[in-house]
Amino acid sequence: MNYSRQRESIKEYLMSTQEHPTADVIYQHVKENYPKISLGTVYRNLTLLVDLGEVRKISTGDGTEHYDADTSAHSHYYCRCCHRVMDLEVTPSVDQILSASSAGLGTVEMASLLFTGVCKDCI
Amino acid sequence: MNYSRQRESIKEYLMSTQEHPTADVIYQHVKENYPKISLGTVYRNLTLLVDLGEVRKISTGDGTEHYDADTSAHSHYYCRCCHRVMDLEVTPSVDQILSASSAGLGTVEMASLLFTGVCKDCI
DNA sequence: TAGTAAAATAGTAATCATTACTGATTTATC
DNA sequence: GATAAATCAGTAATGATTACTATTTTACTA
Repeated sequence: MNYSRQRESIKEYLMSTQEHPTADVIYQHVKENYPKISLGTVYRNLTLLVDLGEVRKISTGDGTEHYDADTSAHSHYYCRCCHRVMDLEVTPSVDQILSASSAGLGTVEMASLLFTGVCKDCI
Repeated sequence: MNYSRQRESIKEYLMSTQEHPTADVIYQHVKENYPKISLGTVYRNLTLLVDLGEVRKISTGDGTEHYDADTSAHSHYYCRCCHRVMDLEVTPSVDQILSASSAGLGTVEMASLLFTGVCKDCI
């Protein structure tokens, strides 16, 4: 895999923000430094970064995926009102992961915990 | 809200299956009893049932949503290979939910735990 | 049991996120 | 600097989901 300025910029932006932006939001931001970048490039590199394990994809069911460069074990809180995703320090417990692993369904590569509700700004 | 045969049939099919079908799979099955049903009707009723809390929507990030009429507390295992969703008895712990509630982000209406990997049929 | 208004439907068109394609540009190597 | 592979920008295509509209069904009442 070759180096690419665009990919670097996408990752930098993701690491700099506490939000959990969608591909389009990432595109808007990276465009400030690379005005000619195309949305397809953003998608392609996000997929790459997710496959490399450097970025996490968060599926909330709101119609678009969210991305997070913080790959440490943590959970997310999703507001069904403003569609924002926030970090939570809660993590899937070792017991839960072990239990999922020993259920015999297959390998467990990722455990993801998502809480949904209405955030305090939206109440 | 009025009764509708189509909505009833969608719910019946969902309750009868152990799979976690997508809207299109539901459509294909319900069509056996209601050949004239339209995909839009399936989507509209799924949204309704989810809002009523009678059906759960499962977002795996595979490009389409999955649905589950079992609304009891349980988790899911997702095979990134065959894209099937399977049930797991593991549940978010009381501690995790309490911890999420007390984090002060907002209300917690739903806690969802998803394990991803490669199922034994795909290994 | 027919008459009526609200709710739901089938069918189709539109939207929007994401992916695929292509010819031009950039990166790594020699 | 020359070359091949990787990546890109731009655009077209795909596919899931939603919106729209004229028709049918449901619930209610005379």
